[in-house]
Amino acid sequence: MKHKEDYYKLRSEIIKAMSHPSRLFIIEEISKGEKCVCELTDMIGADISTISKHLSVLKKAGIVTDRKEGTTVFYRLRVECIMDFMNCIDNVMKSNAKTSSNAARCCK
Amino acid sequence: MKHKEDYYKLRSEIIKAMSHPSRLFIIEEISKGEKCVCELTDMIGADISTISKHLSVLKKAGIVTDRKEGTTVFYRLRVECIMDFMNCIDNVMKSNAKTSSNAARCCK
DNA sequence: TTCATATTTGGCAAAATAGCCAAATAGCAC
DNA sequence: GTGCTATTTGGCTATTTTGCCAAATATGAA
Repeated sequence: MKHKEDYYKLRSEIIKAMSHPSRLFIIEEISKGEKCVCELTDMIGADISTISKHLSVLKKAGIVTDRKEGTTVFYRLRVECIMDFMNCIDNVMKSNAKTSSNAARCCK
Repeated sequence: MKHKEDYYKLRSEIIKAMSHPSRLFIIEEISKGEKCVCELTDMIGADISTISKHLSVLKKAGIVTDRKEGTTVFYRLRVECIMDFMNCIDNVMKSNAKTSSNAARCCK
């Protein structure tokens, strides 16, 4: 590691921001078009403060950005490649499904 | 969410497995060619049990797979697209660097 | 100004994660 | 069998993350 330590730290912070079911849902939803906090809250069904905090995690990581219209805040993706990213994750999942041993261990 | 809940949970488990600096380092290293636990341990400089646990997290998620040769265990990537994935993360980082406000908030 | 709505922030308790040490396991040589 | 090396597992504490509630903030309408 050594000199590259910070680099891996930064990378991992961005990835960590995506590693939550609700935040993945948010990423997928806003990839289709910007959504406000209340819309996402309705869809996910958690407390609005929880959703707001998830959004701030994504924003801090640079994954989403926001836009205010009156009292409503709309969020949208900031970097497009994020969705290709998800295709790769799905490849891992498909691969896990094929390998029953991994599927059993990982996808319980 | 509702019916797709499990899907996001599975995805997030795979992504979470990658969201650690040492595990990212491991992924990058073994993408160049398989490495044994002891080699990775030397490179990272943590306890060998810590590295072993990181590897088991990656294995459980289906990101890496292993091969035993005598007492030595070699790990390698299981799905190739993982490295393209990292290019996207780097795009987010570049984007963060450009936007000073985000850079300040995210990359302290 | 007050009121109402949308969102964020602070604080807390519960749950999950990380990393170390020690002990267990596996494989090979003798 | 014993001894040696490589790796994994168990257990423990410290740290981080999560999600709720309550309070604060922001904006617009009356």
